[in-house]
Amino acid sequence: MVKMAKKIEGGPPTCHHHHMAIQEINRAHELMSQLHAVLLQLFPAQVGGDILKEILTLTSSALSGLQSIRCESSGGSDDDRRCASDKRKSLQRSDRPGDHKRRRKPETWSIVTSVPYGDGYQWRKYGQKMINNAKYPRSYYRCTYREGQGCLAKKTVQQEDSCADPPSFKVEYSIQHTCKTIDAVVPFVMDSTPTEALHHTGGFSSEQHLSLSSDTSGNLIQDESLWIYDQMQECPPLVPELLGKMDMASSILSPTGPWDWDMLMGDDDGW
DNA sequence: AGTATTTGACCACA
DNA sequence: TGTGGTCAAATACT
Repeated sequence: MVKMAKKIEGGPPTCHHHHMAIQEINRAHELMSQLHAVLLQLFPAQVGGDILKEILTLTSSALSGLQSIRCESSGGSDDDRRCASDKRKSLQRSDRPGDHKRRRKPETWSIVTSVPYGDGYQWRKYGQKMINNAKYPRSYYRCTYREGQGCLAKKTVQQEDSCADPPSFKVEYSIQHTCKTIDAVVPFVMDSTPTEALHHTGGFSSEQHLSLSSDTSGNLIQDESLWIYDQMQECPPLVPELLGKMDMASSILSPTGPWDWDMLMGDDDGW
């Protein structure tokens, strides 16, 4: 935590440092989530829950702050170059007179995560496409409340080519949510799988990964995302069908869906 | 029946 | 002309 504060206050961060800071906070968040899971198992009653909750909130907040910082560096690492390239592309495409509205590239921000689903919003998939030089297809999502609330938020999810264990996905968001469907959700991890990363992106989105999920009537089921995780252990990892499963899990986990925190956490706040 | 996903076609851009 | 993003009809799911 101290380390992360230093990273933030140390002048304009390079993309590399920026990325590293986010990763480290993610790791811290992940470990705390695991600790919370362990505590829940050992002491179903509330033990240190408030403290953990506060820590998780703080890390989420720190991530939000980091994500809101634009990468400015053109340094030497791949990440640096990628950030610089993205920015260049963004500048080239923006403010082009006569550019079709539909093609105008809005500001985007991206994360790399092993859990591309369940970021606290409800998404509807509207397309999938094979991308050049990529092993896996890119999926296109827009906010479910596009019609109802005119929310234009979008994201794309693409599994990275590397045979990581579990696989990592690049999730690129564009256009902030304007829908009013959730408040900030403090995400946490219920199982002890080591690879869930949490990224707050710009302070309005969060990754969630829960081994517990629920069916459409709100009953908790426990094996779906575990099954997904099991599938993720294999390489080559995810087929589109599996991504579909993960999308389903995302919907299930959505705060606007049947998810019932009270049921999960008990009668009191459960932390 | 209503809703979500899939997938081929279309469009804009480089 | 190739590529990436989106549309929309068909299909699957609940």
